[in-house]
Amino acid sequence: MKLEKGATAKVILDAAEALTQTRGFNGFSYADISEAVGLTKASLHYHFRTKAELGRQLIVRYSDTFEVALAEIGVRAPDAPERLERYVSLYTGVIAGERLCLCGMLAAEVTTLPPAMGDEIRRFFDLNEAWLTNVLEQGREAGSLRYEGSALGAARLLLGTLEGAMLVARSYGDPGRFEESAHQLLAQFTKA
Amino acid sequence: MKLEKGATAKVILDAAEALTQTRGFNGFSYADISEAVGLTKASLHYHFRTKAELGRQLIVRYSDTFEVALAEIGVRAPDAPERLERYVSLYTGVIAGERLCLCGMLAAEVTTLPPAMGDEIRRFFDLNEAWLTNVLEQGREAGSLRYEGSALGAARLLLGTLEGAMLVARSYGDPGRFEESAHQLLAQFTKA
DNA sequence: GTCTATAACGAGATAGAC
DNA sequence: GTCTATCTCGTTATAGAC
Repeated sequence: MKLEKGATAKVILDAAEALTQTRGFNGFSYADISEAVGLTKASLHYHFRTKAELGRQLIVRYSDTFEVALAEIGVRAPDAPERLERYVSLYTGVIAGERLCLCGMLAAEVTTLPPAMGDEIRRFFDLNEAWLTNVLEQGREAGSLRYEGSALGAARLLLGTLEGAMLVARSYGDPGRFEESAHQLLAQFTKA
Repeated sequence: MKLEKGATAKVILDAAEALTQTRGFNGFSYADISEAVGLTKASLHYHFRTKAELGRQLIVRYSDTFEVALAEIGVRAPDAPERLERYVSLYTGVIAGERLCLCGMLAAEVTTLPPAMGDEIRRFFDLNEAWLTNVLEQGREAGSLRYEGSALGAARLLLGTLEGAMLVARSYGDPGRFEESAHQLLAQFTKA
């Protein structure tokens, strides 16, 4: 049961998403969104009663979009190595915009966020881990990927590395650092 | 030229450090420190005129302490693999306290922080990278470590992975996730 | 050094007109 | 749906007594 999102709600979410990914959820206010979209603070409250609710919907939309992108990769990329390559490129796009992964950013602030947001953050990570685990298992069976230990463990290593590499790279304003680390790790999985 | 730090200043820094590592720099106020240390907000301003200055000194002290710990590892641990193991254990202690690395947390908020804090955050990362690069070079020369590419690249991969693994692990309240990822990566460097 | 008191501002949120 | 106006509270920071 999904409510229809008005065009205005979408514009507000876009602005809030950009602000969250660059400044953090505690680093912006309704006044900042107001300035970005050209509506008064009061009008924003009509669309999102509370900031907590806005935050929760932010993550839900982000996860949904990500899920679609992952399915798309499954369709377009034939083998596991290329799927991983394209997975990394999803994050390359994020860091190129001087943003962090929405949920990576929120994970840093999680102790100060409403519990409902924490639940959605973990759902996002779960989604990523499940997809990666699946790809890693396929790759190992097909002989195109090599790694020690469980596929789940490797998936978590991959996800953690991408989140952390973005975090550090952005503090230098240098997306190249992210790509270097990401590909060095990927190389570990694909080398003969 | 180093100013002597009074005992009260140290207590304040301890409280502020804990708050920053758990809630983020934008996630606490002088009122929170006040409650933790039993001084009024006004008294805190006597020791640290502004929150920006408190934040800067927080990072400087953290880096200094870390530098001492790294030197200690150099003295106690004979070979590169054991030095890496002990390096990881520094972070294990952090995540065990349900905290993040101070500079990992601050890196997420960097766009909202005073520029002086951003400079100190990068100095911390530089310090880590330089130490790791050195250990990785030693290990490769001694034949106790194996990795592709430059030692600096491997150092950055290691640092990024640790920061990210902490970030994700803490959002599940599960330090075990951090240790799994850290050791899986270390294993890549030490395996025959 | 620590306190009380307060200034000056920004935050999230609501009431009610249009 | 969007606005103006306002409320209440929390924030950083300062003045001045003790």
